[in-house]
Amino acid sequence: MPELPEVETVRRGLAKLVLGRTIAQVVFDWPKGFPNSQTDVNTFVIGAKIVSVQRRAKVLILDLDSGYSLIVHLKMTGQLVFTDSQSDDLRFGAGHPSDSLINNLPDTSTRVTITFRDESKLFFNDQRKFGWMKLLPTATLPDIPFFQKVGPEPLDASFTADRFVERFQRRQKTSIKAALLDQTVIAGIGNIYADESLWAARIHPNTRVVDVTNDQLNTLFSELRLVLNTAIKKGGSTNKNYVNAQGKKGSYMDFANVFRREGQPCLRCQSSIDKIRVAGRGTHICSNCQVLPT
DNA sequence: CACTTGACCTGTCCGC
DNA sequence: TGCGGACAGGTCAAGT
Repeated sequence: MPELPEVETVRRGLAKLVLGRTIAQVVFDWPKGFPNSQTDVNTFVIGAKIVSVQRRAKVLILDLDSGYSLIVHLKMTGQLVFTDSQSDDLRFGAGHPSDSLINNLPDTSTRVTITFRDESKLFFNDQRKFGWMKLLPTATLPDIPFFQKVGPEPLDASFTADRFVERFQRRQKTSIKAALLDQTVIAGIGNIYADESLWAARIHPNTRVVDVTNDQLNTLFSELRLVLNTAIKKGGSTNKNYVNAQGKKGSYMDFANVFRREGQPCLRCQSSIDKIRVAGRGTHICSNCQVLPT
């Protein structure tokens, strides 16, 4: 569920909350989700300071002053949530309804607990255990296969409509939705924003890429950027598990046009939103606005 | 190489 | 109420 806007929201939160903090302790007991050894953690993490918080595609990168980085993929149900005595005050203080905050504490899904020298903590929670955290030398990050293959950032200022169109050249036979979800084509798009941007551009998700016109691709480019930027402003989408670095939900789902709106009226034409299956995923469309080419 | 499908997980929901 | 099965969806491995 965490896609580009959600991961970017977490990144911005962490940049405010953990940048400059020094790590005192790391508790982890989950080799599959954190494969590094206790020795490496002791040597390169304990006593190290977080010097930058970056994002590439849906991956978070916490650079340490030891020359190593913690990289984190939240996959579907991962959370990185920070807590200290101040955020406890925030949690229980007036004007902060508890229902907007679903988790910033350790629970049964907590996989890694990082404690800083000032006793504040960062929890990596992941109910479904698809996510992971890895410790790697910062200099080797560009060699990771995922970073080698992943496509351009859709919100980069240098990313143009022409470049967007060009990225689809080698995915002609597959559906436009499968191509949008392919991280080697464009970085950071997942199921929610694929459906939302295709609705906005009035393209049926099952349209083969070769049958999508250049005009449509240009529209898709601008609508996709609009959708992603709007979602970041709303703090991302909380479908179920997602929360930001302070444990709070995002509100973009309140503004979604098709995602999880099956049976409700299309906000453009009032037709009922349908849920179909495309590229193996639940897909939401307005069958009236989004029509397959004949 | 292009493309599709299944596996990885656990919690939830639906129908019997 | 209990229980089996479908579903949720990001990415990679294995398949066609």
